[in-house]
Amino acid sequence: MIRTRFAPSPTGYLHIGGVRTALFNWLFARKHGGKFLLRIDDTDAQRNVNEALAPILHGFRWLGLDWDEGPEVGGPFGPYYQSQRMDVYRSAAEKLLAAGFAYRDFATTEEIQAEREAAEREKRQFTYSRRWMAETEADCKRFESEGRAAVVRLKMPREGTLAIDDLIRSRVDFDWAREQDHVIQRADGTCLYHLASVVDDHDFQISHVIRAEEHLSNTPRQVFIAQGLGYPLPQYAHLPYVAEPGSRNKLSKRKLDKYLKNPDFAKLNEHGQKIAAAIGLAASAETFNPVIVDFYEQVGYLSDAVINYLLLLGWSLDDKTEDFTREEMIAAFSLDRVNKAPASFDPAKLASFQERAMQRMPAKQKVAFVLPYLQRAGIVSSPPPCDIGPKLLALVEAAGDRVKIGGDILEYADFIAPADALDYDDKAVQKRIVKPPEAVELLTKFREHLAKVEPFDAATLDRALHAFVESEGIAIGQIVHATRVAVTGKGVGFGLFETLALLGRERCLGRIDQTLRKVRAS
RNA sequence: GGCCCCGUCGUCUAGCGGUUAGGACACCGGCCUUUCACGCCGGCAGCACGGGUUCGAUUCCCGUCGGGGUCACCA
Repeated sequence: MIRTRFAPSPTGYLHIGGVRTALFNWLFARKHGGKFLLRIDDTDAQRNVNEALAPILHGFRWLGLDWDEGPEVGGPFGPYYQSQRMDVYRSAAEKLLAAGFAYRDFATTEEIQAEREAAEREKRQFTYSRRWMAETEADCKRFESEGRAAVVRLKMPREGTLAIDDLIRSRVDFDWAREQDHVIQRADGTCLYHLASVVDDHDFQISHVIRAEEHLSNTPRQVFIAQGLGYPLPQYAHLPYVAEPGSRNKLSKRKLDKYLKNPDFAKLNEHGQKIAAAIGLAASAETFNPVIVDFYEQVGYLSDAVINYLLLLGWSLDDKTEDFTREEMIAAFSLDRVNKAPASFDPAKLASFQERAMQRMPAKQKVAFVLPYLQRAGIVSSPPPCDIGPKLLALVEAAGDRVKIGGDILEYADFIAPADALDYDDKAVQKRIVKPPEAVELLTKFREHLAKVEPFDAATLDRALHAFVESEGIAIGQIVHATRVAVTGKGVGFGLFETLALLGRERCLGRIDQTLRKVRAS
């Protein structure tokens, strides 16, 4: 039975790199009919775990990465919170102690630090002297009488090598002598990550530990723990990490300022911030930025696009396939096609997956997708008025591919809740109405035609305008642009006939009049 | 700095001894068109370097260089 896990620590947000790791775990489990579980690494948690975990679980649900065991869903090996398994780790530490694979250490932090600094000064590798190691009851008594408290350290081998068979990197060798006697249990009795992780992976029967490369150098000590405890080793697969846009550094939330200097990243962020502001989202950079998955959900990315993009960050099927449904990616996924080199996160490529995903979405579905943005921006009431359906459908159809992410609909809110005063693009007004000598006259004439067009729909308007062009003996461009600017204030937008129909006769006439007055006055 | 990992267009990648080094995103042209967007066509652009091995190296080996990860009583 294949069993994989993703082990987030409750930090309050879901990191994009973490999702990629989780995705590969999920895919591997699904592909082999195994189980994917979520384990909460909260050994160090000072905060409210549930509160910090909620956004993470929410992110998983949004992405469609369902877990078979873990928080909220439970499972046969629960609880899946490390903070609730401290006694298990403690007895593992006892076992290690009894077997001589660990020892109680009474050194103070300062003493260890002094040894470390001495080694550094002498330019040699730091290896703990084990001077305060207590292996007998008498030793313990003696140290305790000095007022010292003990932590538990691993008694690492000081010679020999360890070969790790990694599913992605194949064989990796380590010298035991380079390893430190890591602390696995604090003086207060709480246990640390490495011990907890190994014990959990064993107890939860994890068959494949698929995690980011930064854990590769932790693996020897984990192997040591596992072997000391008599556990069979899981298969390891160390994934390349997700790198910063345009660089090879590991993507990190803390370096946001730096990423913002990348034009594509900055553009994505700015776009998102604008939408967030419009829908009244309290968006501090801490909780809302393109490194955090929630950002994409909030601004209207499709989870399929995000997943598809992430899939290809470090994995590929062949030389051409890029679009995968969930079923296809599950069927196609394999660890041996995972790349070794880090892959940098490219917002522009993500955007192209998003565009394609939006293009595949039927208009009716798009209406439902886009509606909440209008509601949150206060443009459409909740519950929505009953005639909103057809109106929105017409808008979505007219907008076509211009709505690339959900929040983009707000750009066109004017068609749903028209503003009283037009926001004019003065350059467009100059170019299309003021400058062409005949524009005002033509616009005035065409306005009278518009007043009579019946019905006021796109097809009829199309015919009416062409008839007008013919009777006036003008080029179509002479009236189309002027009209668009007159009714929208802008030089660019939807097809003219859709625009007119969307606005309705009264509004079109009113706006043309308004524009004409403005132009004549100046 | 020690240890470990990695190195094909700007970016994501295909390639597993013989290819005009392929695709995608981005970018640049053009077409379509009432603008924008879409779409279509075309273009630019890469094997880090040096030694081997071999009839032949992007591909295998070694070295150099470069990039990165990691060195906690964090996870």
